[in-house]
Amino acid sequence: MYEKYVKILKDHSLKITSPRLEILKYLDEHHTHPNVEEIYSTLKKKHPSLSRTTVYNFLEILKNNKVVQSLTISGSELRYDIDEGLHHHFICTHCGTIFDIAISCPNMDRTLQGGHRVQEVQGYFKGICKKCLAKEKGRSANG
Amino acid sequence: MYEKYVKILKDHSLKITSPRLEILKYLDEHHTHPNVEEIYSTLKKKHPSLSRTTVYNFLEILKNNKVVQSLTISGSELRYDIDEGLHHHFICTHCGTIFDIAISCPNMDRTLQGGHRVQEVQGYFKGICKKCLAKEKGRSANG
DNA sequence: TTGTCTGCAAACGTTTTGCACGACC
DNA sequence: GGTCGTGCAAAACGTTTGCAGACAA
Repeated sequence: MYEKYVKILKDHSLKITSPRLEILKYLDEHHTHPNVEEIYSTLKKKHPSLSRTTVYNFLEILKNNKVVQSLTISGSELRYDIDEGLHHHFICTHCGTIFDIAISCPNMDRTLQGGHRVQEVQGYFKGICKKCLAKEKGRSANG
Repeated sequence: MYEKYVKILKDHSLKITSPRLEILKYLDEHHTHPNVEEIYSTLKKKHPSLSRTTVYNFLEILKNNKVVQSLTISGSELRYDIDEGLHHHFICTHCGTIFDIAISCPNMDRTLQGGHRVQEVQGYFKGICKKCLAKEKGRSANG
């Protein structure tokens, strides 16, 4: 059941501990760009000894190992995402959901921009998502 | 001297007060993506009665009126920028400077992405800036 | 056994809130 | 006189730090 996560840890020469396996499992099963609080409070129910510090520490380690990316798209807190290569993010200002956006933009992929060496690219889109658009339409048609 | 800033306030039906004029002047004269603390501590010297709350409040108002944009590119705090249309941002991970990046990306300008209605786009680039690259080259050549 | 991970509590930096005072229409 | 802006202090929020004990290798 946890072999997959054990493998990720081994592949990066990281120690195998139970909180780490749980956090990896959570990230793997919830591609919803969770923040620390969401991960912590969900796992805390099953594993009452878990601490926020551990979540923070381990996410930082995962980031350094390019297993996850971090996002600052919504408000003040960091959100995390299993790293699946270059993609951008859309946040709905109505419902708060964050969607992945797969677009290629030749100008954005360049490793030089204005003479600066680019190592990381993030595109953030904000607006109203498909679902909320549909709901809005429904409301204005009915009322 | 302040006519320009009086005009901005009038154009948006905002009350004209001295802290507001000072904050607008600061933003106009410092296109360095300042955070609240930078604006506050600089203006505080000349206007000791100024409070952080006023800076926060007024920046929020300016944001709602599309006079400034906010950025979350560097660390935890918000940075502000006179709104000059669509452009992206590059932050140097060495020296922390934030540069404007003017690129056009046809795929990013679309107002629909995956069925979602896009109202705002921000591109964040991270890496090493021109200046730091030059310094690095200098060091490795000399040492 | 050694070094690292964990978990708690306290500290930290940024932002928000509650409230009283004052300026302006 | 009522509305709105200001400024102070306190609170809230997300995150980081210091440390003692527990655990993986």
